[in-house]
Amino acid sequence: MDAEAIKRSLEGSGLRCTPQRYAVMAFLMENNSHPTAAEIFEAVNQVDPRSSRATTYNNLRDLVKAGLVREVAVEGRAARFDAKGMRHHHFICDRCGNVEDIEWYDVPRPASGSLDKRILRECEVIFRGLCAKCAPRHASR
Amino acid sequence: MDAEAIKRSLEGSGLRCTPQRYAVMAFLMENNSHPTAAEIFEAVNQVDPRSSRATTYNNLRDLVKAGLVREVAVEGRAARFDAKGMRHHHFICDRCGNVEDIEWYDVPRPASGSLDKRILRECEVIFRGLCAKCAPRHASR
DNA sequence: ATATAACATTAGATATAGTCTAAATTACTT
DNA sequence: AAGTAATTTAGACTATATCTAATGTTATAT
Ligand SMILES: [Mn+2]
Ligand SMILES: [Mn+2]
Ligand SMILES: [Zn+2]
Ligand SMILES: [Zn+2]
Repeated sequence: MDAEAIKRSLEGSGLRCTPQRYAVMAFLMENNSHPTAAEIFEAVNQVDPRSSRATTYNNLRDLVKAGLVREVAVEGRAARFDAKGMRHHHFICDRCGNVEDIEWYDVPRPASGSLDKRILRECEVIFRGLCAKCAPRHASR
Repeated sequence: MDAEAIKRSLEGSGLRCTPQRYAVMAFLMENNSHPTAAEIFEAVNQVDPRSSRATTYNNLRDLVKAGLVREVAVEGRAARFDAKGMRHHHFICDRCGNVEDIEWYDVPRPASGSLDKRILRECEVIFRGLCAKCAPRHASR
């Protein structure tokens, strides 16, 4: 995706296209590795302009609030982030905590009775188990 | 559930039934409110014997490892815990972060191609939106 | 029963993740 | 160009969780 498209998507969400914010968004769009805030901070500071830690966190929060970025909470580890491109589910490794994309498919909604007075926004599936890297080690333990 | 049953389930997992560990397990079994570690710590210290903060965390970790307790990570908030009784899914409120149980139903597995070399242990669904308490406030905003 | 080893608890220090503050700067509007 | 609201920043601060190492407890072996 080109720079103009990123700029437009930021502005379409009412966010100014600052160099720091652009860098976060661009990094997430070219990396489907679900980096942590610390990793993103480090990555965007490899190149000018520099971005402070607070700004990295601020921008991640703004981007999540704007719906451009998704935050994935992982038990006992730092949150991870990805740009919301195509819809997809996530696989989280029991052992290393890595988050990986799984092709999207529709999830049957719960019976409306069990939702009660709640307002449902989305159903996401979290797959758990061992990632391709950890699966072999497990077998030989 | 009675005390003996808790004792047996702990010992069945190779864990000694200490007063502190028992207190954590018993509290989780009679509370389906998905408390945080801090809330559990406070609750088990309302009654003797007292349990330290480190012990509460240690025991929660042991119980999760033993498969008796589930840890639920919530974006931007402290982890929450529940005793693994009947299988169920979770609803997480966008606004207040509360975790609520949703009746279990089977989730279709992903195409085996998209799982690749991963070993799948479970598929859980996370429902998101507004809980019954937060839904009205949202409408009138 | 006693010794021994394994398991568990504890207070407090430490680590990690993330937020807040308030001053300076920047991006957009007119 | 000037005005203004959004953004950035360093570093202090908070929240959450883990670690350390000394002490206490329970289980097993003799
Ligand atoms: Mn993803
Ligand atoms: Mn639950
Ligand atoms: Zn892994
Ligand atoms: Zn709520």
